Amino acid sequence: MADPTNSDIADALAELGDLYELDGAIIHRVVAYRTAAQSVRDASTSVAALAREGRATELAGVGKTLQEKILALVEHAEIPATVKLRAKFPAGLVQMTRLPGLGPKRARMLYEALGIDSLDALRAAAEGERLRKLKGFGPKAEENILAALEAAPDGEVERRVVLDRALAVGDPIVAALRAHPASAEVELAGSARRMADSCKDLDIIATATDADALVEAFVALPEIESVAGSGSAGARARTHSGIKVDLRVVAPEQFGNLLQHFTGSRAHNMALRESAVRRGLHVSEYGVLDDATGETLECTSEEAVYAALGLAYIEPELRENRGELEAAVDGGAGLPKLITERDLRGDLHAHTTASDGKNSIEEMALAARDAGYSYLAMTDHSASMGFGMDVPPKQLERQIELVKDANEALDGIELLAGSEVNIMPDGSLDYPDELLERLDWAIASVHTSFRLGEREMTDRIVAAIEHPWVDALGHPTGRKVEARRPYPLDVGRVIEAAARTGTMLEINANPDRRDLPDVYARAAAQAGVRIVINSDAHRVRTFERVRRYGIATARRGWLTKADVANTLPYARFMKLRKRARR
DNA sequence: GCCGTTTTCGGCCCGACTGTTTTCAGTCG
Repeated sequence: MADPTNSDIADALAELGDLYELDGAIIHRVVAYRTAAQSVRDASTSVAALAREGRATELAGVGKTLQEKILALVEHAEIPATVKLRAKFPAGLVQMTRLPGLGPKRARMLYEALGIDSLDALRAAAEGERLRKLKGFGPKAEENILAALEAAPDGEVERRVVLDRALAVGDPIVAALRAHPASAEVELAGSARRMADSCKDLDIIATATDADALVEAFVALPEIESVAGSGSAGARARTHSGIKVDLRVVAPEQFGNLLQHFTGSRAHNMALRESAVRRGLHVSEYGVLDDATGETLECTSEEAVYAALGLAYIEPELRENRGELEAAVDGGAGLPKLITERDLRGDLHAHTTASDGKNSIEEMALAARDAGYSYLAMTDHSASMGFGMDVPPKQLERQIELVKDANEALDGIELLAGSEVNIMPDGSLDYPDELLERLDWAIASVHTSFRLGEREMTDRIVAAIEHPWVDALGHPTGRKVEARRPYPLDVGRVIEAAARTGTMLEINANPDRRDLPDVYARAAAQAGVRIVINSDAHRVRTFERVRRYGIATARRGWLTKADVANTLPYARFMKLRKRARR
């Protein structure tokens, strides 16, 4: 029986938290389970292995009790408390609590008073006007429940939008508001500002010389499909692409407070406020209240908010309660000097028409040069890609010559003859070693057989990392944002192998991948692994389009310029390749 | 259930909104 993955353990803890909430546990205990679940989900080493050694308590938010619960899950495949509570509360009840407006308290009341234990039973009872007999429920509650069921018949939660789609909507709206004569400051807030993988909605915070005029202009934008409510304080709207956008207009004196509040994350704000309370300060979106004086400090900037708490300014990408508050004391000595888009000098993962790309070697090279890069690796798919877009060994030999010819013909950009080699299920590669040796650069990736167990998948990838001619591992976890879970993988072992062999790990900048994810990129850099940020471009316009997301992922992973190999000039980068260090 | 520049016990963010309420609990972000 294979160990549960971190994802399995996180799901189990979150479920137990939900069950305890239904059972009427105090909310702090429930929150403790949810915090621990997130901590396990973000961990870069095997939590099952950690728990076997009694060391799961090293994770933030995991104490002695949860160490025991995790160990029970690892050793017996179940947690006794979960088994007990599942028998007490039907699964449909947990689903009911996910409906907007219906929480654990009210859902449980419906179950105990009326025996409602599923979404179907709930619909029938609301339609039969049987809910209004209960204390705390009325006709309006029935109406709201039916509306919620209508909006999400299977109780599914609202889908999040991948960041590039959200920004494609948000950036032009912000630009339009900034261009409006009545606006002063306009900023995107929320998870979009933190450059998270995906967003639920968009929040825009603004100051204005004429708030009414700015709100009117906002709701009249061509992107806006409908408006749920508006006034001089702001408006709630929905775009034609189905994304909710909230605009809040605030007095300049409180702009810093409001922007900080709505940028979040929730976990960051809670931790920030908790630490403030210990100093007798209370932080809200309206200001910082000082217990000692009774005065509320209003802040025009976020810098002023953090300064009021004795903290250095914290970049939005770091605001996830992953140690940034501790790092921001003492003038921010512990905060990293984050990498920026300007720091990238090369791209080591791009495709041409030789495989599934849309442009030629020359076209891709010139586009990379135009994007500001001074070197580019051509890495078409290898021999077994399939779908008729593979490059058999003979063709790769010719491709090497073509890249060399193009390199000589073009000024201002150095080209590397490379390949994106498939990692076969057994960990071998699909080109002979003699051919791989002739390349300037090889990146190895998994494109098939995703369904291996964690042990097999990790062995497979570690074998590729240990291969002498593999310079980097491409999109290491295989995840697709909001679309595909990562394959089961012990990322800790992958990082260890990469550090030991001098193999780079990629942050694939495709906004649907962003792989390595931020938390793993951070763990890898801490372990001394060189990160390489790549576009995985399949056409010329991709270079500019995706750099933003690769850099954002790196910044969310606390990476500096020094952590990322392709910030180096060409000659120094070349010496850092594994094949150059043999 | 976790955790400690007050603490190993007693706290654990802050405010808005809603629907049902004669003063507030539950839910949400």
